[in-house]
Amino acid sequence: MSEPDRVFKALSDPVRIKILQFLRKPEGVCCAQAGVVCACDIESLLGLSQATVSHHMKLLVDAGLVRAQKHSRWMIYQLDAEAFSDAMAWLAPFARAPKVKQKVPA
Amino acid sequence: MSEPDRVFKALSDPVRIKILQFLRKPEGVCCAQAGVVCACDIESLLGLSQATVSHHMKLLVDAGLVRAQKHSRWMIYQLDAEAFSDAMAWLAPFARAPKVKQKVPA
DNA sequence: GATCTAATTCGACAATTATCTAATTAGATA
DNA sequence: TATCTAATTAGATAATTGTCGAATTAGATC
Repeated sequence: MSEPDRVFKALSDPVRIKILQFLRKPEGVCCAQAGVVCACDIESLLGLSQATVSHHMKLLVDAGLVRAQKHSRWMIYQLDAEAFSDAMAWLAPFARAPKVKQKVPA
Repeated sequence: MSEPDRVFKALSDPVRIKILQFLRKPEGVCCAQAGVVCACDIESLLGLSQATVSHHMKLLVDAGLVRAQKHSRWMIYQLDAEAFSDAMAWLAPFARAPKVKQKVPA
């Protein structure tokens, strides 16, 4: 992950968090199957305009968190697990930071 | 992690990424020792104003990524490893997303 | 108490971002 | 070809965010 802030920025919006959770577990939509979802599903899920969904999806794709594939009229989206692994790997050293209990000397 | 986007928002700025990396490995500063750093160290590291550093530190502390402790005139900052672990745990299910190779049927 | 220093708060401003509507592009089908 | 649909692009606007200088607060020392 060359620019961690870009990936985390993509994760920093509640709408995009909802989109990712939906991509992971799409439920009760027309064409969703096996983690495969089109933009129109997300529109109806979130009640946002086409343009807004397109904007968020572009951010997620640019950050590498989602892969997009045009299929006929539809854009098919799926999670890219590797990008999430990379983000975890970036965080790992911080999760191992030693607990400094000592008060600082005067 | 109740609101993932808040933690990721704190991670979504290059200045704050630098601050976190510095907190993890403070180098060549006056009072830095054993992962213990004051705001003035960060000011001189990044060449930002007191007010701007204070703003960023508040965000990091509010997100739980950094703990702050006032000691005499100085504010002492250290990483909170647990918050990073929590973020990793949140990402983990996405990192296990199955690779869907199949093309979508027409 | 006066003064010095570290940090926060306040108020302003520029840049970025999320959202919308309208227009456009791309693909499928009548 | 005309038309319908899914998605993107363009342009506008409101909200958020990053930054600064100035003023304020809190703690230490003269």
